[in-house]
Amino acid sequence: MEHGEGIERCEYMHVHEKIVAQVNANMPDEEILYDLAELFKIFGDSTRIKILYVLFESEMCVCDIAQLLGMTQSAISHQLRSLKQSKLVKYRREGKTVFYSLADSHVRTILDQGIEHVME
Amino acid sequence: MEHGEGIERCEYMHVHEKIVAQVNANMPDEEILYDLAELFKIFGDSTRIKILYVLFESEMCVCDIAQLLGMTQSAISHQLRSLKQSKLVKYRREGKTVFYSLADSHVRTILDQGIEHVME
DNA sequence: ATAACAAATGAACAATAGCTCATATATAAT
DNA sequence: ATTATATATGAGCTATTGTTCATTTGTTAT
Repeated sequence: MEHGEGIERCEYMHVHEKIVAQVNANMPDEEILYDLAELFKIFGDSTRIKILYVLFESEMCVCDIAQLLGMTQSAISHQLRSLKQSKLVKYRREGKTVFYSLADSHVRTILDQGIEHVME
Repeated sequence: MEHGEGIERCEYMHVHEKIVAQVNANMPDEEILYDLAELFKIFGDSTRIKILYVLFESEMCVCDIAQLLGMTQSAISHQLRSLKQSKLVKYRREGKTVFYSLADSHVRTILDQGIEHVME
């Protein structure tokens, strides 16, 4: 599927074709863009953001997270599943209990930048 | 609405109460969390991410963006509206044409961190 | 004023997401 | 084996979201 085919057009492109070439050169592959959007979707829910903030302080089991956030075990478990799939959290089992923790330092940077933006 | 009330509980909290205090101290306000989630929702769509990548190269009018991405003017305009509301892009009018550009340097940092994460 | 073009907008529709409820799985203790 | 506890999961419901289509608004030229 080529760009700009079968689509209504303006009279002419305002932007210089050199810019067009740069855009095409620097645009990440479709697959990366898809993964990137999927990643940010994970950050796009305040329950999951809360879970991440909780885990900034300490690794924690599902039930403790649920109590801290005042939500059901099921809801938290479902969200941890998403976070796990995105490799934002990791877990270890200890008997009946599963402890979750942050998998990655990007989480902090991404949330911090987000906070900076919304605080402006 | 207080945390942990009316919600099923585990037998006991595994985590130390000192940690609980830290969580409560460092958790951003509900309003900030809401705004933060709204912001990341904007990044959670590949069309909008593409628009941002386009604008990394140059300011550009709606129609040029639409052609570059092979999408309709309407779809792009709707997405630019979201981006505008989140203060991620700004615009200037020049005759019939409206030129959009990035509003903020956080956009780059956030996307770069996201790319780093998904590339790992 | 009228025609033409660029952009914005509202309604409608399909697809997706988050929560609840019920249930299943995993582990430990009796 | 049975019971109890912690976690995971699937189905169902409601709410939200991205696109298309039709239309409107804003600006310029005739």
